[in-house]
Amino acid sequence: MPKSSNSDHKKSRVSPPERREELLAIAARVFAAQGYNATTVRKIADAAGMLAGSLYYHFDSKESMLDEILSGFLDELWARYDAVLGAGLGPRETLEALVTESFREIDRHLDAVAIYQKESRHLGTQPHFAYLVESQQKFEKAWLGTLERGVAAKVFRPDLDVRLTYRFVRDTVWVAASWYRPGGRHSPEEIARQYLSMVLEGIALHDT
Amino acid sequence: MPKSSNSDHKKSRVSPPERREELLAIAARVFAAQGYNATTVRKIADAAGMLAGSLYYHFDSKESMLDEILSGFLDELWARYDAVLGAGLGPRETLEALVTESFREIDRHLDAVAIYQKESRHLGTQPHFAYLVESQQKFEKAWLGTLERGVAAKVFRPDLDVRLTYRFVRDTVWVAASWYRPGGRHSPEEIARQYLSMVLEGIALHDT
DNA sequence: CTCCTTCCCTAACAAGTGTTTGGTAGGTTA
DNA sequence: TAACCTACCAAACACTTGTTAGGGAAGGAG
Repeated sequence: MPKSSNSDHKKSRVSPPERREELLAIAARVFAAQGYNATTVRKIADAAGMLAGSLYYHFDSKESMLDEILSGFLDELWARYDAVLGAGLGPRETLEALVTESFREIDRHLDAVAIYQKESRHLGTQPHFAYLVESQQKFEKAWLGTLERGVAAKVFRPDLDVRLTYRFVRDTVWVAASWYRPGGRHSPEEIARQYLSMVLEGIALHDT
Repeated sequence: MPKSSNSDHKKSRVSPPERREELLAIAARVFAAQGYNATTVRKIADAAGMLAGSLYYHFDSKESMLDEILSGFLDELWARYDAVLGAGLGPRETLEALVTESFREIDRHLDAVAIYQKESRHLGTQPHFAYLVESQQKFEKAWLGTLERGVAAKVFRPDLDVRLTYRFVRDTVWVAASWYRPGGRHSPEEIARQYLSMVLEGIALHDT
């Protein structure tokens, strides 16, 4: 029997999924805390209670760990985004749903989001991480489309630069990963509500 | 005459200021593009058209370059912030002025801001960069104070978590450094105007 | 001309990097 | 018991890292 007939095209699964996930979570925590480049495989191994070389029983390389963390995060994110985008909601409801899903994703995959935030820009130049750029373009398309639909439907202000608004909304959501801590005072849904209230209604007090 | 009587407590100025600034700007560009840890001194030297060792005629270490870039940026930022905070403006005008000054600072010190954004968190743990943490605390105090003043004066909404609002406003401003390019379509002041409009009035269309 | 300073180069250093190779304790299967 | 597989260790590998020491070309000062 030649090799394994596992046709998985990117991951050479060499150990049971449970242990992999465990080690990936540990690696993600260290990557997020120290930055990818500043993280040595020995630090990851320390955090996992083993020696550096032993990691290579489970993974091909340090980069493949990062790859698996990021692509796993993006896969799950897009599954939820696609569900929202395909639900036939109005522009405002779409925006609200996207923001809420984003905060939920931050809650679930905090480390991965933090890593994505810090490293995606200069990783995108590397050909192996081209999917980061693709994802970002798809991202922009989804948000920009929603905003433009909203302007056309007269639910969003027409006097704002749409591209600027897109970056504004996108950033306000995702930078939350830099300070958000799961299990804190606010649930992801509560934070999403307040963020949406600020973004949609503004923080100024109006006499209405 | 013993050494130079220059009582500068942190920088051992060993070369004329002009050349230093030039090299620091180059280093900042590379740091911002690739990340501090991923940037080798040889890459900086390449960009400057010299060899790695030659950098050490001008600077004590790679870390001292980063230090000089960040502290120079923060010094200038706080000079302008302090001017705004001491001007006796109302809360809304203070917020507008702070945001505008922030975008101007992004325009002038783009690379330094980008580096600060990416590295300040895990640099803050290092004792040598304790001033980053101090600055961030001073930062929070200034913004939180302004927001609370505004709520008390009934110019900002009272139903929002102030700390959440602070992070919201802070982040929306500074992450702009990740996409802003000087000399583009929008001036810093124009971007500040639109950001303030979004933050204060919201992006939803109201029938007023 | 000589002396000295400025600014860079050449060449190397030790420490740390990701990764590989071979081994091995312990459990499962036959 | 014997063969085998899993998950790790021990030790080294080639390479890159930040940094240093000594030298030398260019140019101004005396």
